[in-house]
Amino acid sequence: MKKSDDTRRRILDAAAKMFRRKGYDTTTLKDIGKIAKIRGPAIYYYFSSKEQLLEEVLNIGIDRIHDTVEEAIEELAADTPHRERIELAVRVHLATLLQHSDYTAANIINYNLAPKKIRKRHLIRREKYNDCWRKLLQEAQKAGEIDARVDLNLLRLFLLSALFWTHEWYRKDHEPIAQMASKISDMLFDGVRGT
Amino acid sequence: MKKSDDTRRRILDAAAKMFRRKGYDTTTLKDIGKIAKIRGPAIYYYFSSKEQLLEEVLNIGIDRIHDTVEEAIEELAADTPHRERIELAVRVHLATLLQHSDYTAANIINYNLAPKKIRKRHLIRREKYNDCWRKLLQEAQKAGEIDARVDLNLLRLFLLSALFWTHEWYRKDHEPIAQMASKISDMLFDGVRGT
DNA sequence: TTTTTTATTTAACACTAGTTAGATATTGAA
DNA sequence: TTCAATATCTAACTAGTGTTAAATAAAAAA
Repeated sequence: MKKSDDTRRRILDAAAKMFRRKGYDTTTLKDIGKIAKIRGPAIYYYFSSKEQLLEEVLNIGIDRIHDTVEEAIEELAADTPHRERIELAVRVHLATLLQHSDYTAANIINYNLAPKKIRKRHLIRREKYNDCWRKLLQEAQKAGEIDARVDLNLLRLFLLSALFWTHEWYRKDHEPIAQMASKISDMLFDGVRGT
Repeated sequence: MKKSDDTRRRILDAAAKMFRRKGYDTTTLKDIGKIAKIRGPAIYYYFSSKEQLLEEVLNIGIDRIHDTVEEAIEELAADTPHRERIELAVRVHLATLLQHSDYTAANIINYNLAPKKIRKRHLIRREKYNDCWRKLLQEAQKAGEIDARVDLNLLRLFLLSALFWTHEWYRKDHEPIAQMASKISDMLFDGVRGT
């Protein structure tokens, strides 16, 4: 029972890594097995199909970034300025996506090409994460830290799009993530306009 | 010779449409043939492999958005403010990606999962399009319309990321693209900060 | 130790999809 | 109309992959 759980985890980790690197379709169960130190068909002892494996990877990917971001924010003092909250959310989001979670990166890469059934079931989770950001921005606007005229829906979509897409161009040798997050937050709040 | 060119184009169009909808791997040559009104193997009269077909679709995808954006900007009067130039670029970029070009959307969806060889050859084109934006932003900064302290590299990556990712969430029933572009440009230049 | 349950392996199946070969039709020129 | 080039089709090949079945090894329970 212990050993078994460990193998299951190894398979998931391997799948996340491969799905991130090569995508779901071109990744073979043999590939996954190789990393998990197991033969391909043994995967069926733990998962009923390749698709189910994908679904679990996708779910973990969103849950992980969602939990991490939400926990980070909740740890802040109640009177923390909203601008600071948002900058923190940006930083934690980027750190998770770019450094800590193959699952989250695999999610981004594979979600829109995943089978419709899976996408539909998965949507609930994505919406929950979106709600987390909706709340963040709404409270900031209510407090007057975001201008009342700003279209929050567009702002959220715009910001999250940019954040998710970073995995396309971010490389390990880029500037530190905390610094990136700070610059992004400044651009967003203060604008880039010259004097 | 005339008929032949037409078929070739039909195949490319069909491939772009399917690659956009289902992704490269899950799209079959039969699928493409069906839309192009031709049987699968006939494709080999025009293309040497499925991969070559992908490569052409990717290339057209970038060339099209690049040409469209560049032409739109060049048509502006020489004394047009840079903020206006950038807003136009945003608008044209979005219109091409979301409304006019299956090729461009197919490019975004399939590029990072494409075979390494293809990605490598394709990179030149992507860089050229990036250069177009680099120039746009640099000139704006030189003219003082973008603050001198702004990290242009990050700004460009951030902005293009957000623009490319729109195809993930934009639906036909969203607000008009010109309006979106205007809001995005305003947020970016003026910031979202409250008074 | 023996026996049963859990875990993993090897072998085989079924099916799909890219590709090739050869036959056939269509078109354009002589 | 006839002949050659162009264009497209059908049939077949090959290779790979998700999946299942049956055999075997490892671990746990008796």
